[in-house]
Amino acid sequence: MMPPETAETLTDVMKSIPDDANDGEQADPLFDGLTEPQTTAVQHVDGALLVLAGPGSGKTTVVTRRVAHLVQQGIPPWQILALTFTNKAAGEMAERIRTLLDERGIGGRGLTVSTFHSFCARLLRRYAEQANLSQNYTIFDGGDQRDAVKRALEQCQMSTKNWQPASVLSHISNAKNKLLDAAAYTAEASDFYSRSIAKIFNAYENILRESDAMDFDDLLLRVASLLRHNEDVRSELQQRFQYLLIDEYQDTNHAQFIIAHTLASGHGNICVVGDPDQSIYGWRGADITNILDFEDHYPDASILSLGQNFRSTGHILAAADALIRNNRKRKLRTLHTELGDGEKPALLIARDEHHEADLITTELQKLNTNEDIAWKDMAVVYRMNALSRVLEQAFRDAAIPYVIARGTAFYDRKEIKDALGYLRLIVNPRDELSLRRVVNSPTRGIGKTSFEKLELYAINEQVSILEAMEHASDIEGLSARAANAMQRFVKMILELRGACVPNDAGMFTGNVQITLPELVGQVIRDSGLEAEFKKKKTEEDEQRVANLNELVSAATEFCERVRDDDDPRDSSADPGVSLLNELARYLETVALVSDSDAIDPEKGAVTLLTLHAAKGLEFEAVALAGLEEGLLPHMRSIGSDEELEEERRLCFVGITRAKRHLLLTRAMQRTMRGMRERQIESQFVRELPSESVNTLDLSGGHDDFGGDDWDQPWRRRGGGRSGSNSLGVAGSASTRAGHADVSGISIGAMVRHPTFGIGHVEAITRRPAGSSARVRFNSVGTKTLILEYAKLEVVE
DNA sequence: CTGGTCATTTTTTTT
DNA sequence: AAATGACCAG
Repeated sequence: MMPPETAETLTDVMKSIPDDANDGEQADPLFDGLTEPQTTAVQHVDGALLVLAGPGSGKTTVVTRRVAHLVQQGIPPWQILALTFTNKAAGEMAERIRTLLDERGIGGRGLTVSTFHSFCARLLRRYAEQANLSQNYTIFDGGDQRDAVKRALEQCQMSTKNWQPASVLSHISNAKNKLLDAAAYTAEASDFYSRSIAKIFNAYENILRESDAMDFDDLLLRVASLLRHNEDVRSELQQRFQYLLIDEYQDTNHAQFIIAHTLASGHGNICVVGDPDQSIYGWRGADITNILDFEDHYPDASILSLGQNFRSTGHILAAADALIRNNRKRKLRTLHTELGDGEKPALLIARDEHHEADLITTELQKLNTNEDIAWKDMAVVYRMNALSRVLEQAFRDAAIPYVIARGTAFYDRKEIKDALGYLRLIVNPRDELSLRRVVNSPTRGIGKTSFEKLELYAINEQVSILEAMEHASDIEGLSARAANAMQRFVKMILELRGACVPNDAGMFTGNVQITLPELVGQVIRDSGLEAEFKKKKTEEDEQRVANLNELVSAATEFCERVRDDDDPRDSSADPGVSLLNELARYLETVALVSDSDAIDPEKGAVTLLTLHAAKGLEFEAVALAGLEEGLLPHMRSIGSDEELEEERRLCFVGITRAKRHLLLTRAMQRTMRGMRERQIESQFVRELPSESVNTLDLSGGHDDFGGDDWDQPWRRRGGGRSGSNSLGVAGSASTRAGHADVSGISIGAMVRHPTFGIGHVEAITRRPAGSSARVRFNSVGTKTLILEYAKLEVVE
């Protein structure tokens, strides 16, 4: 990497501001109302820049103005690449930059603002040949990945009992994020556990290759390796993207790090923005050292810290600050606000989750009536989606408008998945997962046994399953009925594909080139999906038909949007190829939608969302529900300091979403997956400064477990202290029966954990509130586990 | 082959 | 509570 000509250290920048500042620029509204470090960031043009942007520090303003400034300086927009993590963030950033440029009468055409994943997906289509890929590959979403792992396990003759798909998948994902492919992982695998994972990994990769499919991680991995191995592509992209901007840099993983730094390696013009205190994606491979070590990667980098918070009032910020100070692995930093003390956050203690939801709706109702705060300026945040159900009910009962941020919800519906399955199969006839999904849905007489015969034939004859279906009448032992159904099925798929791609004579099915929404409509009709749901008259089925129609509308919308902001560089000449391309691109955007994409500030409704989805957003009033041990921090993180600190950051993110009103809630007991459990106050609550939080115990002081006395001799009855740390602390759900098996675990014992596998017990701490054990696992190292939660099995 | 019932299992966050 | 999987009668 070449040090930029105008190398600036932090002190140089600081010194240079007064006299170096261009007078004309200072007059530009682009610099209006900015603090000194903000101005410096906006002015920065060449070289590396790290912006440490605390919550509410005006990060988006700085970033968008900086890009506008670059263009104003005469840098062609198409040389600028801005990468974000969600479509929502990308869309917002693009929109705000466009507005700034429009105001100045500058064109912004060709500017790339995209998520990492969709940027990579596009590159892989454009450079499919160089990447040794087909152009019409399928992107496997989370569900597809799970199915693929299950099939891989089947092929390896391993049981999903001992090898949980989710756990296997996270190992594979972690490997890919470190740029290890199946071969590299296998080479590194030495112990039994990782060798087993390697075996599944290889089978999984085979399935993906045969299906012409890629998972989310592949998108990054393949681009990283394309950049590494193909010099032409690398230099072409380095040439094109002269200025890089990466948002939420604390959440980048190693693959993303490599992609960004390869692109920047020629010119070194890389600006990264982030906040280590808001790093909440460690579990999916985000590497916080990327941001912490940025100075090491770019010794000449300028570093700016945006510490002033323009969002929250004093007590809210004080609570957030006090909380995050408990993280030990952290650069000390102080947050300050000039918005005054404001209102103190309130902590309400509820009896159970229903009571908690009622308290929240009541409080929000008050804010709406008394303070005139609009519904859309309020949010309820929580650790797990499972908590949204009860809240939703309470909002319905209270007649308060609400929206749940679940961008994927629509595409998770059965009928939509089916319709998309057909579409995927049209684009990519090798997509076996989709084929399996739709081949008998709606039912057309191709059941399990017939399909197995078909598969066998396909393997023996070395043809794809779809090809085998064409020859169904040749398959021995297949009923004529099934063979017939198969041939009809394959004919339908080929005809639909023929509507997208001209045949040898240059003709389309039906002789006319149709549009994407027309194709979607045809799929819904030809597949029999529509008829399937139209014949029954239940409300549910009517809804399904409506959803299918909605899918046609979504396709229409997609086409309109693409036409608007299409980069002329990407357009393909052949109109026949382009419907297929368009479909492929549509399926790509569908695969990459995220929950936060669904957040629509225009809707006059309270937003319900997870803490993860809340990052980057702000609301006048925020309720943070479920401040209980096991929930926040989540059960699975207790026992690992690193994960516990990430949970604390998550709580920090939640608190700092609030501008003026913050409501914290917890319940004394909560029903989860059908079991009522007594809940303990979150340790994070104790870390909040009492002078900044008003605690109010509304649980009624009693702690009854449904009138049932149980056998809890330690429990004090009646007259419990109000406020925090009351009865709940002693009354953990721990010593209940059912966890009795703990006795067999002793130091030195060999145990099996559902996720971590086999390990040896190194130490045991026995406590009435819950005993814990330190276990050294063969695969993942040492973990401290709470015995009552960890389903440890003694292995003889 | 289909469509029902019954039993078992599940414990997070997401591109 | 809900979702998956196994099993069985038509």
